[in-house]
Amino acid sequence: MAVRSPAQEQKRRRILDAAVRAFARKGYHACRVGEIASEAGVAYGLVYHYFTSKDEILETIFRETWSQMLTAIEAVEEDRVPAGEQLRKVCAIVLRTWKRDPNLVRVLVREVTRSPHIQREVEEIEQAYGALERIVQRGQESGEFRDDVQPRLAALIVYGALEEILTSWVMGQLDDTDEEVDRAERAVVSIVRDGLRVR
Amino acid sequence: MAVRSPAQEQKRRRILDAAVRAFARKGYHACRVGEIASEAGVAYGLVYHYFTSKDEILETIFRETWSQMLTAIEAVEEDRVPAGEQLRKVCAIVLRTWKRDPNLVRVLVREVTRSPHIQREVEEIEQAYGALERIVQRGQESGEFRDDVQPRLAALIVYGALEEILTSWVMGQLDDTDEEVDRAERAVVSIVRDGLRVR
Amino acid sequence: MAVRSPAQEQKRRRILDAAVRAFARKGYHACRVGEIASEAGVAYGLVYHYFTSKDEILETIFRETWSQMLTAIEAVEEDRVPAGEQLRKVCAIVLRTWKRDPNLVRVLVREVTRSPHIQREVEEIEQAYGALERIVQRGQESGEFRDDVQPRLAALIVYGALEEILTSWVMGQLDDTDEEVDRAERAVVSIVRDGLRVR
Amino acid sequence: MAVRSPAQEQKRRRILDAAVRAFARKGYHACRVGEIASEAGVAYGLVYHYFTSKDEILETIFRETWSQMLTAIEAVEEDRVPAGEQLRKVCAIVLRTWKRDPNLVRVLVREVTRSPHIQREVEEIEQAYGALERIVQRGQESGEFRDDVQPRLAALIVYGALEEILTSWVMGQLDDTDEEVDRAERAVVSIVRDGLRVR
DNA sequence: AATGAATGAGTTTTCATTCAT
DNA sequence: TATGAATGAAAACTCATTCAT
Repeated sequence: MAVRSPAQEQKRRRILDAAVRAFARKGYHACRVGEIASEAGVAYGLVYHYFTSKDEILETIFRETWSQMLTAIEAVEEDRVPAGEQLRKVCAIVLRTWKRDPNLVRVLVREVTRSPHIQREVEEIEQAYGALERIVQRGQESGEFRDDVQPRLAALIVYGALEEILTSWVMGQLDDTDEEVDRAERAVVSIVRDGLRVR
Repeated sequence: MAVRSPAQEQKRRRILDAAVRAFARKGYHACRVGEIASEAGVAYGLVYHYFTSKDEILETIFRETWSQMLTAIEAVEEDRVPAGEQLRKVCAIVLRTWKRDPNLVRVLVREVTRSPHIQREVEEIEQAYGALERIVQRGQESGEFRDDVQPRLAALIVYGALEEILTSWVMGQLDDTDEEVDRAERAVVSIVRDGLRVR
Repeated sequence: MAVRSPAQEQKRRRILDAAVRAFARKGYHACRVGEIASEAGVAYGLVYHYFTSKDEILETIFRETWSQMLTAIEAVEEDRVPAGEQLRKVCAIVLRTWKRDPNLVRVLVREVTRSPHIQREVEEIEQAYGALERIVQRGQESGEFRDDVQPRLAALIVYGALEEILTSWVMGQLDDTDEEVDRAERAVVSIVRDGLRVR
Repeated sequence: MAVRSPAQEQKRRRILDAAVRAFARKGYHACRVGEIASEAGVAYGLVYHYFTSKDEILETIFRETWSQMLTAIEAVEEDRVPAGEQLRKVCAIVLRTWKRDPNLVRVLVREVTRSPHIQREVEEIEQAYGALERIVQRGQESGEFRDDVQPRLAALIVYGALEEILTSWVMGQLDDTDEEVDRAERAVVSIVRDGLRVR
């Protein structure tokens, strides 16, 4: 399966992209395989030529997206900048993904993060937590961050905040103009970094 | 429907509680109506005597729990304590619910965001956001909180953080001993209130 | 599952009998589950209420029929008659089943050998062989039959002969009037018996 | 189709032989066209270049094998030996085929003899019956065999016996060492012959 | 109120066959 | 001749919901 002609790869992508749109529109469960096929403009059976099941499609979407995001996040760790700045960059990566491909994020947020499939993927999510955890830890070691908060909890809090904002966008409860995206990024970063309290 | 004998009410509860356990165990979609019935120790058909659909059961669980939590959160608003302290109390309410009924939280966390039903419930979730939003706003007005962050975004961030921690407990990725619950509460509150940065 | 109300049992039978007719008409593979249902005059889904799969239906037909035939054959063993006469009775039982329920035999004959399921049922076939084997063996011990032929081979030969005749009837290549059934019985018995009989 | 280069003919054979192995392994229905192709080491589509359908492959296997066996059996008729000896030779031909190509026999026994395809082939099977029938008939005419048994029934009984023994070997319920094959041949022949023979 | 058998529309998946290259 | 991607018509099975008792 590793070896695929460019034409094959292209068609596989087409199906995957169509699935993202279809899942985003109706939700994974409500979305029929036939809709993915017609959205992709291919025959019903071809979906099963490239994927073994509807489930595998969702899983693939998750895995491919996630590993992409992970690469970006782990690149931030390499940056020679203060922990606070690294933290900001991570937030930017996550929130900007929304603007780049809202459908994708919609699927990720709605279907993947809380689904039973995920039990299998936990490891991959774990890596994202790990990266942020290490950033916080280094910030603590360098004296930039207070050290009375477990890095793991800090990581959870940051990701939770980001996910909630994404969800709000997904649900249409919050504006997602460029300006608003900026504002959201600043809000998360400044709250987490500096807190709400006036100094 | 409004008039129910105590015996009826009791059986209804039994079905509802059974549903919470069953949904928690396998997820809403994977859980069959028959499993709810046998978990409750009642006949298959009886489930449909008390509820019009499987959907309605989830909705009921959601609504009843949520309104309970909402009442508790809104009570906090009445408290004549600083905004920071109100914020702490809200966190405590949410996180303590986990210890009281983990299955319930599991269902809420896992199913609510993806369910299309939820769109209808958004209003109720909205109220919870609203409460927290007002707390933040009052904190800003009283000069206790900085005012360069939109209250709505602050509310999102807090709930997101709490939800992520709950999810971690649900997924078994994070300890949930009493001590850990305390620690988590403190982490959320102190980060949100004071930020990570050393002052 | 062992406990079934008479009404249930009756409906189960109805489905089973309908399946025999439907399988006989078109063959197991070509027969659709829907045809069984409508042949039985029940809803599609009810078939699955009583049986877990189309496969299980065939298996059940096979098992139930076979155990019935087995009981009859084993009863012959109890008879205090010469081995040659016991052998005749066994042939009569097998061949008369055709007259009683041709559809049933048609299904048995056509599907049994190819079904992979049957591997599991081999045990039951084995018992039938065993009975005939013991009859031959006792015939040899009593000096009625020659003893230079393995009882197991003799049993195979008898059943093979019977099955081929049944198949011929099924395929319509051989008349199956009462008279012809008699003639076939006599042919098998006299060929096999006189061949085995010590001169 | 009649004109085929040696190279083509060879590839056709390769597919046919692969099909025999594949059908023998999993049964005709459970065997996928792709398995035949990969077993033969050719591309999927090539199977359809040489055969119009999966069905035709089975049919071809049957026809080619059968005509070979038929030729051998009909050659026996020419032999100037007693009917009893001719009968023995026919049994030997059928049973020895097993040793030569068990997979082939497995397919013939499992798929062909009882399948719906066969209706079309009945004529060819008929010829085999015919040959044995004539042998018996001549034996009766020459006074070697008793004449109170219809030759057709005798032929059915012989083939049935042989087929059952083959099936037992296929199912692994009976040893098929060379010695056992000899023994089986002798058992069939002596039971059938001595039974038929005038005393 | 309580039971669980009955219903059947809806879905995924399979796979023989075709066809463009 | 050779390849294997593309097609889409089937078919088994599921399961929420209904309903007779």
